[in-house]
Amino acid sequence: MKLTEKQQALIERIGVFQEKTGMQPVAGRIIGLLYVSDKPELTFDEIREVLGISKSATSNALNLLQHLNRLDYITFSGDRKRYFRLKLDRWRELVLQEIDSITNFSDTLQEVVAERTKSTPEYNRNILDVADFLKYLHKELPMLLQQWEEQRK
Amino acid sequence: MKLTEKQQALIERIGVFQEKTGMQPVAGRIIGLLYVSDKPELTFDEIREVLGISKSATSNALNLLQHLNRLDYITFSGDRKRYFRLKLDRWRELVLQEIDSITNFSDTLQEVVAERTKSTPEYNRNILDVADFLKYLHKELPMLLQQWEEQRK
DNA sequence: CTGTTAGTTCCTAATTTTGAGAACTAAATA
DNA sequence: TATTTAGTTCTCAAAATTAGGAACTAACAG
Repeated sequence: MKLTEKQQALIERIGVFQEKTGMQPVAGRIIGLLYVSDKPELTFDEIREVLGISKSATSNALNLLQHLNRLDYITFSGDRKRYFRLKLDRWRELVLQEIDSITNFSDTLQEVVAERTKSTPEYNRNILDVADFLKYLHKELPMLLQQWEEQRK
Repeated sequence: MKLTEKQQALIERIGVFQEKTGMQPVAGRIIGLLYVSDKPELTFDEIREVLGISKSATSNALNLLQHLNRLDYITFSGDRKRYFRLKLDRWRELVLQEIDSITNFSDTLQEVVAERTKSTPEYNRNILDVADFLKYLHKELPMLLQQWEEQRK
């Protein structure tokens, strides 16, 4: 499999974006590759070769991405290879999952305020506002998703 | 300034959370400290001492946080010290800023689809859906903030 | 039962990140 | 002018992350 300059550049950009959100470099590039590649399902060796990385790096990154719910693979009988693909059809779940983890922070903030001196009411109010908005976001996001589904038509 | 066990634990939790979003460890702990500390404004040396970190680490982290729009300082005439504080009253801007950067990814995804083969329409549709939802989120978030302001009362 | 293939694991080296310490600067004070 | 203070910058070492290579495993193929 060969990639155009443009495709390689896009993979790099996606990779760097993913890195900034805390993803390991190789894992970020694998995500980029699967976005860009004409075949949306690639084998272990195709990924390894086209990105020029070792088997261990490939194996570790693929397993990480599966744990993070970003990847999947399909198989075909009579073919021992796994065909890895992004779980793109399930991106809605991923969005909700992402908000969940942000919302956990909200609980910590409430604990913080419970622990804080009462002599800084304005400051405490600001913290509670952040916490409350995160909870609101968490509650409203599914509805926003629904609204989006409708206006999309 | 002395911290209780509970306060220290909260600082650590906030620090770790921040680290997971890509923040440097010391910077994450400074954020934690400023959330938890009874005094919401702390001097360079108070921060350095209570976290047990070096001047260079303190200086670098404080500057980083200011660039990221998370921190601020106030001064008092006749006192050369800076009093650092979280820009908590401006958290709304930070939320919008955060979404901006996610939305940039949306543009990349549209470029990806422009570059992709037309022979995988379902896959391409999924990518465009993600891109479009990110744009929708970007557009709707200010309104969501407004709605939250109202129902908060 | 031997060989091959697909992928994993272990060990290690290279790279990157992080933060300490000391030297430094600029402003205020004595 | 000399000194102190508040914070910065530079250099370097420790620690963590990342990824390569080789040995390994499990499943199937001949």
